[in-house]
Amino acid sequence: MSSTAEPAPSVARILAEAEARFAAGGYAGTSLSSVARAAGLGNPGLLHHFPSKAALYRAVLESVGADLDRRMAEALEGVDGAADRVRALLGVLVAVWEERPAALRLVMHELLDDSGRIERASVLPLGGAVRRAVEVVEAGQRAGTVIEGDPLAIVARLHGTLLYGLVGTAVLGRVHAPPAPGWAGRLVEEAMAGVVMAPSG
Amino acid sequence: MSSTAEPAPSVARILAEAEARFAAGGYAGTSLSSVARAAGLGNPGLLHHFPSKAALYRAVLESVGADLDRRMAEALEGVDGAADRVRALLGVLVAVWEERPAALRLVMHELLDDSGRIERASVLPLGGAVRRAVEVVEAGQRAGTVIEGDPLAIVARLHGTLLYGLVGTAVLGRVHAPPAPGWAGRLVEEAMAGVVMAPSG
DNA sequence: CAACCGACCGACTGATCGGTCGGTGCCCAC
DNA sequence: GTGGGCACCGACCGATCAGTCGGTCGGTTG
Repeated sequence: MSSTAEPAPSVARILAEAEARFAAGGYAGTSLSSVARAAGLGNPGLLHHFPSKAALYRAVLESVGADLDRRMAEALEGVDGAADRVRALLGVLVAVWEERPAALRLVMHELLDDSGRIERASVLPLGGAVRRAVEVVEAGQRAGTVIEGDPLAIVARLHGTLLYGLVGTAVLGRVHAPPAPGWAGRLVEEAMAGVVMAPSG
Repeated sequence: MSSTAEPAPSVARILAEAEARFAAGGYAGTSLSSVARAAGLGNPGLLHHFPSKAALYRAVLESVGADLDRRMAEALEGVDGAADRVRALLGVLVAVWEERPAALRLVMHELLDDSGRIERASVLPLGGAVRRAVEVVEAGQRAGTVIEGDPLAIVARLHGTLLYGLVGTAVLGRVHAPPAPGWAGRLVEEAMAGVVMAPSG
């Protein structure tokens, strides 16, 4: 009668392996069987837990989105001031990148890939985190701390700048960890430059 | 007896269609036949000009790389000062994005995808443009205008920041053109902030 | 006119893909 | 002990993939 709140071990293994494989090869470049074998199952064993490849992919995206959303909610708690709130959100991305880099590469794949995004997984599973970021940006605009413009586009620039700064450096430079401790923090400030008028450093 | 310097019309059509399809769906997500049909050919017609799918992909990357390299050489001509030279390189990316957005999405796909990069196409076809950028950064470091650190990592940050600022905004925001005329220029300055100590604006 | 050649096609092959089917072992309730 | 349900497997299916084969067509050359 163990608590069934946490997912079954097989499901957790499948999700972890799927995240890694989808992040490395994208959706089309990852076979269902390779994920199944990596998780110690056969093909039908995987499909017993997830009805289809698209459903598995969506579940992975949802797990990433939920993690992002939860971390962002925590990071925003008790933080006042638009600039610091934006900084807190970007800090979440840095933390996720350091602890779970495959998650962010997966998100970049999803954003970059145009083939059948709507019927496959769409941005919807990430909607919570995106919506939260949009709210923070809008509040900053009302306070005059964030530049004017379409909030979603500004979120995209903030996240995109930071994400590619992190992932792009690692990929192009063939390094898989930030080169220096203060490096990620500088990236955050760079991403904010020109977007957020911070009253202080 | 027309000059045979320019590629045959079929080859040019194939390359253009392949660039668009690979940019939208990535390598694994794009079928050879779809490219062939889009170019008005059958499957063997395409393979008559390119020996394999990997060779076609490599040819597309080479065409993008050559275009980048040529534009960068032109943009650097007669430009002195490390800051302005870096700015010129980033300006090339903006120009390419505005005239040939698929090319940059393709590059991002290539950089993001980890599955079999070496035997498929690798970064080598883009090597000319990357090497040129590295040289500019190194010269800037010797002049004290660019921050210290691994030049390749700095190039990755510069390019990555700008690329994702451009592409990410368009994709996530579902806009396919820069929202405002000055927008791309601001992105260039943002990408340079923290990396290049510009003596002037 | 004949020989030739590059460009291209219809039809096919072997491999791999996502997904289905019937069955098997196992734990738990009764 | 027995019935039922969950987790999973081996075998298989249709579809799609990259790539091959033999042949066709139009233009050029001699």
